[in-house]
Amino acid sequence: MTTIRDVAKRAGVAVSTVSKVINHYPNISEDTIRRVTEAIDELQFVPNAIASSLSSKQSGRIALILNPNTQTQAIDEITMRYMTGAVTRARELRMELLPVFFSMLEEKSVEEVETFLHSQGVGGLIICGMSKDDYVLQRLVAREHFKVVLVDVPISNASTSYVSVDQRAAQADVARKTILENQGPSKDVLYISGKQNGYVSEDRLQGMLDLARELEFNLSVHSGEFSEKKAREITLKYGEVNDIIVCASDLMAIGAMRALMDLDIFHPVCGFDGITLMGYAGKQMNTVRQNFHDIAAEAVDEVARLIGGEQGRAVIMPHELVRLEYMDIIV
Amino acid sequence: MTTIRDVAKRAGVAVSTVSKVINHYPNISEDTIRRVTEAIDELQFVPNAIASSLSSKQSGRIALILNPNTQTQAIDEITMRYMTGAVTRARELRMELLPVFFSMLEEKSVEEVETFLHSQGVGGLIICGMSKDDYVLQRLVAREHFKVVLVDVPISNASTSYVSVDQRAAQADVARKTILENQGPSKDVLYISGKQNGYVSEDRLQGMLDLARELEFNLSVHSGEFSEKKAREITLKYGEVNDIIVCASDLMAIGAMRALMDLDIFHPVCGFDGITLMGYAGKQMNTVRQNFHDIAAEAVDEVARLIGGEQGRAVIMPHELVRLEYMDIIV
DNA sequence: ACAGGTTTGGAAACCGTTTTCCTTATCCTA
DNA sequence: TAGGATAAGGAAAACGGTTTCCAAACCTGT
Repeated sequence: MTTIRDVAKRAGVAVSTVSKVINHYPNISEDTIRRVTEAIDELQFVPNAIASSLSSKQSGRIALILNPNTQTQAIDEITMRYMTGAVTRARELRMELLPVFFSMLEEKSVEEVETFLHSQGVGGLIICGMSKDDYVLQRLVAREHFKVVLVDVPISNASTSYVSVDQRAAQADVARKTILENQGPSKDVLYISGKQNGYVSEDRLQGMLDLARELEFNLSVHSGEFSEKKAREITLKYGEVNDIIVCASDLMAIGAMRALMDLDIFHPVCGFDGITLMGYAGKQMNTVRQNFHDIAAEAVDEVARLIGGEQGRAVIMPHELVRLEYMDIIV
Repeated sequence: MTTIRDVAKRAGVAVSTVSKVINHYPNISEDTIRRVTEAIDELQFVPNAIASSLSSKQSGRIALILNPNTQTQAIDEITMRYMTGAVTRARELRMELLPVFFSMLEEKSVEEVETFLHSQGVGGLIICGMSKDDYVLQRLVAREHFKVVLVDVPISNASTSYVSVDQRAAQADVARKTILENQGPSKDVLYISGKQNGYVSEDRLQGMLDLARELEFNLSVHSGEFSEKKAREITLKYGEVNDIIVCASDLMAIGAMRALMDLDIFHPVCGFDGITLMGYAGKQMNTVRQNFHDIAAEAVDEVARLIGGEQGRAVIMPHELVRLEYMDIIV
C-alpha cells in the first residue's frame, strides 16, 4: 500500500506538505502543488480514509435509520427510495452511509446500537419512518450525542432538523381535486386516516378538516392505521353510505378500492404517497406523490450542514398530484 | 472521550494489557482480566473502531452492491430483502455494511468506486442482481483486490464464492406442480423466459426443458426479458393457443395473468420469486419463494469466511413452493 | 538450589494521516 | 537598509488502538 510518505519522498517534500496539498490548504505554491499532484498520480496514491478519520476526528459517517415493516411491500418501495436517495447523495458528498434498521433498536438494544455507532465515529443520524413519541427516537434526539435529521417528524432544535412535505396542504390538495372532479350530488366523504399518534396522520387529518370547512361536505373519519386490511374492512362497512373515499395512504386506498369492487360500487377513491403499487389497484386513482428519493437526499445535505456547525431547521419539500393506473406503471 | 490509556491507568496495568483483555488474548490471568473489565465498566469505555482498524489493518467493512431497477417495485421488495438480511447479519458479526448501487458503477465510474471502497478499507464485496457478463462484475472479480461473494452468478475460485438457489430444479418444481394440478387435456405450455444472457434465466430455462422431457408436453419459449409489459404482450399473442403459462419471474406472471383476464381466458399461470406483489395479480398463483433475506445473510457469512482466509465455494440455498393470493398477503 | 521452560505483563514501535507550531525566505514600507 | 509582515514548507506530536518482543516471575524436576 502506498502512503503519503511515499508520495512525499517522490515529490521531494515533507509529508505535511502532501497532506496540505490533498486537503487544499492555502499557502502552498503552484509549483509544489504540481509536483505533489504528479507524484500522487504516478504512484496511484489513494489516501487512507481510516487514518484520516482517526487523525482528523472527522469520520464523515452517518447512519440512516429505517423502519422497514417487512410485512408490506408498499413500505419496501418507500424505504428503497429513501435508501437510494440517501446513499447516492452521501456518495456525492463523499460520506459513508450506514444503514440501521429499526428492528435492531428495540428497547433493550438501542443503547448497544448507540455505542456501536459511536465507536464507528458516526456523528450524524437520519431517522425515517418513526412516530414522534417513539422511545428510540426520543432517546436518540435527547442525548445530544448525534446531529439528527428527522424525516416527517417535526422536531427541530440546535442540533436537530427535520424534512417533510406539507402533509396538511397535500392531503387537502389531493382530496379537493378528487372531489371537484366528481361533483355530482356527492357530499358525503369518508376519510380513512392513519395511526392515531403519528404526526403525519394528524397533519393529514387536519388537512381534511380544513377542506371539509372549505367545501362544506360531510366528513366521517375512521382510523385505518395505515393498514390495507383495516381500510378494506372500513370500506366494506361504510363505503356504501358515502360518495367518495379519501385515504391517508396509497396502501389503504388500494384496500378501499378492492373492497368497493367486491361490493360492486364505483365511488372515487384517492390515496397518498404515490407508490407504484397504486397501479395494481384496479382503477385509476389520484394520489400525492412524495419524492422520497429527494427527501432523503435533502436529509443527507441537512445532516452535513448540522455537522458543519449550522443550526437545525425545518425543510419543507414540494409534493405533486398524480394519477396512477396499471398501464402507466408497468415496464 | 475515554481511551484505552485511561482504562490502563485505572486498572493499574499497561495499555497493551488492556488491549489484550479486550481482544481475548491468551496468557492473561483471571485477576488481571477482572481488574481491567471493571475499569472498562466504570469508565464506560468503548474502543474506537477507527483506531482499531488503522492499527490492525482489519476494518471489518464490506460493501453490498445492489442493482435496484428503480422502475419496478417488484425489484424493490427483493432488494430490500437483500438489504435487511445483509445488514442484520453484518451487525451480528459486528461488521459494517456499505450499500453501493449499481447506478454509481456505470463504466466510467467503477474505477472511482473501487478506489473509494479501497480507501475505506473495504475488503469484501457482495454483489447482487447482475448478470454474469456484466463489465462491472467482471472487473470486480478479476482484480483480486476484494474477496467477493456473488448472488445468483455461478463463479467461484480462491477468493470468490457464490450463493444461489437451485434455479433449474426450482423452475421444474413449480411448473410440475402447476401442470399436475391442472391435468385435463392441457399439453401445450408457454414458457416466458428471462433475459437472454442472464445465468438464472438460462438455468431456469434448462429446468423447463428438463420438465418438458419428463412430462412430455409441448413447450414454446418466448423471452419476456423479466419485463411485465413484455410478458403481457407475449401472452396477448400466444396465450390463447396454449393451456398453461409458466413465467420465469413473478412480475412477468402478473403481466401474463392480467393479459389473460383482459382476454377472458383462465389458464393457470405460475411465477418465480415469491414476492408480495403476486397477491395483487387477481388470482391465486403458484410460485417458488426464494428467501432473499437468508440468501443475503448467508452471503455475509460467506464473505466473512473468505476474509478469514478460507477458499471460495458454492452455497446452494433451499427454495419453497408457495401459492399467493390477495387475501393472504394483505396486512 | 539451579537450569530450563512457561506464564504473565510491560515498553515501545507502528498504523497513515492531520495539525500545530516553527523556521526560513521573500516582500513591503518607512 | 533595517524592520516587520507575510508566504511557503518542514519537524514532530498527536489520534487511539495493536502487536511484537523482551523481561520478570513463576513453576518444574533433579
